[in-house]
Amino acid sequence: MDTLIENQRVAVPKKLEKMFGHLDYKNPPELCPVRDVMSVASDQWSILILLWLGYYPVLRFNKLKKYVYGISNKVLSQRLKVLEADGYVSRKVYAEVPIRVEYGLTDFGKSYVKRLLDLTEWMQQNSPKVLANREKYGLI
Amino acid sequence: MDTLIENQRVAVPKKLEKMFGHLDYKNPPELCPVRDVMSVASDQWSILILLWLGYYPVLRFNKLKKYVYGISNKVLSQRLKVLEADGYVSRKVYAEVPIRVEYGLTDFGKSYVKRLLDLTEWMQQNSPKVLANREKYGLI
DNA sequence: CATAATTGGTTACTTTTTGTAACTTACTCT
DNA sequence: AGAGTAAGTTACAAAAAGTAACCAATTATG
Repeated sequence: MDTLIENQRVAVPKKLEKMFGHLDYKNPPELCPVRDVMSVASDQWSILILLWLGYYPVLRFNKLKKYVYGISNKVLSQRLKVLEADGYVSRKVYAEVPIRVEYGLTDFGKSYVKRLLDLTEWMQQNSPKVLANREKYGLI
Repeated sequence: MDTLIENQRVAVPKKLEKMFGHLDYKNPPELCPVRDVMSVASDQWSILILLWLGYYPVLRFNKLKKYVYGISNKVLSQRLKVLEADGYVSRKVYAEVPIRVEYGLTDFGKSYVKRLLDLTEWMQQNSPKVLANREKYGLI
């Protein structure tokens, strides 16, 4: 695939081809499904929610809120809806009193969380380097 | 490690132990370096910038802006500064006229981009499922 | 018996972050 | 002379996120 950039034809790598197929600047970014999916799946709060649901089979709203330290009701509620709509998270309501709502991962969600754990493992190992870099940079 | 949640001791998995060591709600989230690192490294625009720099050895500001479709000068500039401070990106200025500034990945940045490519590969393969889920959800 | 607490959120309002578009400086090309 | 280029910056508008109060129903506490 070639893409028109600044009136020059530029080769796009196979791996990125589908990912950034909208590269031609006549196409709007909405045409790139990966960016669309990514905007939900690699959101800061979404990642934390998914990781915790990956460890505990089910979690209720208020418990999840305590694990995902610092999240507000509003954002937690909103992210859970979107994660459910995208197929990562399941939501079960029990008609008890007071009401009980259990959140968990779907199989699809579990397969994604595997990848997330790889990523966070890297971050865990490398965060000292980043913090050291940041400090060095600040001194210059 | 145990962590105090709702006055109950809850076991925290080894893998998440360091990652969410601030879980005790008396500690502020700033004490978790992984969340700190993640807030830069898994930011939407940062990911796109890093992926493109992963493919092209060097890119200049305006070219990068065309690849990272939809990004504004302001955000591109800001993200590049942060990515540089955290050690992912190198910035070289050539005192030509007009000025030339080349951005590239550091070795550290390259090691991270490998992980990012795994993640985006998953998204590339699974985005149809997500979009299908989303549509189904909308109909219910 | 009244008050407080619990559940899973929602709502109105404020603050922070983004997006938009114009502008900069110093030179080159037409 | 006027437009174009480079790599950004800046002021202002729009969108997203944080804050805190509130909901209804019921149970536990004093």
